[in-house]
Amino acid sequence: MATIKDVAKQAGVSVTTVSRVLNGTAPVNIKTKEKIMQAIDTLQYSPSIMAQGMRTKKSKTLGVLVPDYMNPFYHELFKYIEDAVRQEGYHMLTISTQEEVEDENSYITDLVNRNVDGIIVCSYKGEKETITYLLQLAKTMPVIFLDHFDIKQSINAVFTDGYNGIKEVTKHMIDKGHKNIAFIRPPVRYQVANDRYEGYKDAMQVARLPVNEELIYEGNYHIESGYAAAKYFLTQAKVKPTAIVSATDLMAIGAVNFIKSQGLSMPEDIAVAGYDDIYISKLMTPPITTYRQPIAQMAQTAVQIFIHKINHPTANNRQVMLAGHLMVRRSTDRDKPQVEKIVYK
Amino acid sequence: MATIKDVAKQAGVSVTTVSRVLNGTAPVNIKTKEKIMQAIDTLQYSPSIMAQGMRTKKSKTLGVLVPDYMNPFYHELFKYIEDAVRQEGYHMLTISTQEEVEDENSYITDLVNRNVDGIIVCSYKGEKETITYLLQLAKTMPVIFLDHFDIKQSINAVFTDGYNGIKEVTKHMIDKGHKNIAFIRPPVRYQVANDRYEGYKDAMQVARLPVNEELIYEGNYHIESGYAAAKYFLTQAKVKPTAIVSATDLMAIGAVNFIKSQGLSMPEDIAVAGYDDIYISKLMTPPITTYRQPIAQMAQTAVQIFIHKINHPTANNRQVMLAGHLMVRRSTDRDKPQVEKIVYK
DNA sequence: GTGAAAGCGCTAACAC
DNA sequence: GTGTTAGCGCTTTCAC
Repeated sequence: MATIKDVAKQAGVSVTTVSRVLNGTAPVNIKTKEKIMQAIDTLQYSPSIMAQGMRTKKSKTLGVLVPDYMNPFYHELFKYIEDAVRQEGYHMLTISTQEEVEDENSYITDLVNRNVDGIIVCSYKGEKETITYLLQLAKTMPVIFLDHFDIKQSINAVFTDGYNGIKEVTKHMIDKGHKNIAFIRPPVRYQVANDRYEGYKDAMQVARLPVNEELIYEGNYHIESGYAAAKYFLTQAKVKPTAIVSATDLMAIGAVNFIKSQGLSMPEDIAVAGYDDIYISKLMTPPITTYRQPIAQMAQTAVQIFIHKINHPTANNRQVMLAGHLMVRRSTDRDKPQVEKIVYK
Repeated sequence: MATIKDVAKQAGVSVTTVSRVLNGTAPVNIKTKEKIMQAIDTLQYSPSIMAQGMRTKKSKTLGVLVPDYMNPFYHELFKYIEDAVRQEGYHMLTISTQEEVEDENSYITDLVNRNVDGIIVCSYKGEKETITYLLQLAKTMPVIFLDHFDIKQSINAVFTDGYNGIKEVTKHMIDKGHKNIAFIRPPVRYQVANDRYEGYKDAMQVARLPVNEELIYEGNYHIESGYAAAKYFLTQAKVKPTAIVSATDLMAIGAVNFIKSQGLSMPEDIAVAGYDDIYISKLMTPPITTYRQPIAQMAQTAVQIFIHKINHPTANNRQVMLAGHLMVRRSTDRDKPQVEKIVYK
């Protein structure tokens, strides 16, 4: 790998001058500039991001922390964040905690040690230690949460309205005539996505339907737990639900899988709905009713906040709640098609 | 962020000594060591990966280049590579070319500029320029291809036997009595996965079945193209196929989607099979017959080669072809269940 | 067992 | 417009 020194030598100038044409930090004689460009080209020079970061404490990189590489929600996020970030001349650096509870912070530190210029945080849990650490970090660099956290301090956050989202989904079930509506909730000990649980309860209460503890199952965000939830509801619960609302699509898919394995049909025997609208949901049979998170828009908004904060470090933190959208499909509505119309390019 | 200097000052020693306990490069008095550990702890010190990389030209990082963040195949890969790499004390840094044909090399350069210690390359295309660049890079650091490339030079590569894989899938269709078997192939201009096409043709020839050009559709690896392929086969081709073999599961899923939208059933009206065994395939209705790539094993093998090459830079390059496995499911076999039994944790 | 000093590749004063 | 110099945080001779 050629260094800036090599380029300087080749072009017969000082490294400073090379740096100047590289960064446009000061005017350079057009002739010299050409010579330098020439040298850069023949040497196939490209500046070391590490050395640059070393000096400037910047790396033109946005770190993205997710809990899990296998969740489709994050793939879509990656794609859109990367797209947005690239347009701004930045790179994306992803890291997954693989849900290793013990030390979420060390992954964040890893990002920091790579001199990322900011961090987008997605989390299943939102543990106190992590939040504290991130809050401290936020004094140094932009930190944007992509989840709903009930935090007193000022933070940047982008999220959809999980409370009203699930409330709407639940209300949709109620409108369909369901009374025994089960809910697959996120882990109790994590505060993330708790608002979805609240949305479920409130929708029930508004309709004067009892919230039956037996019809609440604690999932863990994975397909398997949705499967287990449905199994529990259909084989163990004393009151059999006629509808299942899941806090996430992935768990809803697990539930759908179990229900199909029992030879039951949706929505006739039991209705199922999720939250997220990951792209698999509409490919399933039946296609799954869900509450669409506008992932592209979320990603773009988060990146905008990041960029703005980079350029205006003293800018106020922003919480942006984006509107989601109920997507009614066959899993709850027999009038919808067995195969979802998909807009193909 | 505390630096090594801060730690040294706090512990009343030189930075050299701190570095020594950090890296265990030389014996340090147990008492001094304790003081230093103490300081590291209170200052929450953690070395800058950039500065380290600067000096050592290493970063304890393995770069992974993929063409597309939305393909489930790569998510599984990410997960397993990350797992394997972490065990060795390394990090994974992913980058996606988002299929921007123009300049695949710049993404690789980006990885290099971050001082990655090696690169795992997945590609849809395998353009000549990219290969040339990577071959050159391979002189400097471990480069491992996770695709089958028909390259004369010595390279590291891990892949499944696409030729025999698709041959087996096609033969499976033939055994089921199909004669007009269509094939969704990868883009002609990309040399990657061409072996799968060869496998299809040879399987047909072995069975003395004609390879009908009209039943070959050129896909682009995306769901949409599988949908388009099926649409073409069923509405435009003069000879209607009774079976479709797809070079990838994702395209097979697109085909399944179109077929279902026509109210046709699989495998009765038409049989469909793919290649990869991404986790969605078995969740589909019907579950899709496919040829399983042992992704976890591929990831582990690639990481092993990487680590070995790091420790023995002069080690020979290795090509590892892993055995895949035909997974017969309902989309080709009416005796299989409508819902695939999935092993839940 | 420990420290001083050089230097990795780069940028940013500061001179000229 | 251009070059000299210092220094980012770290590791690594080379002394002691």
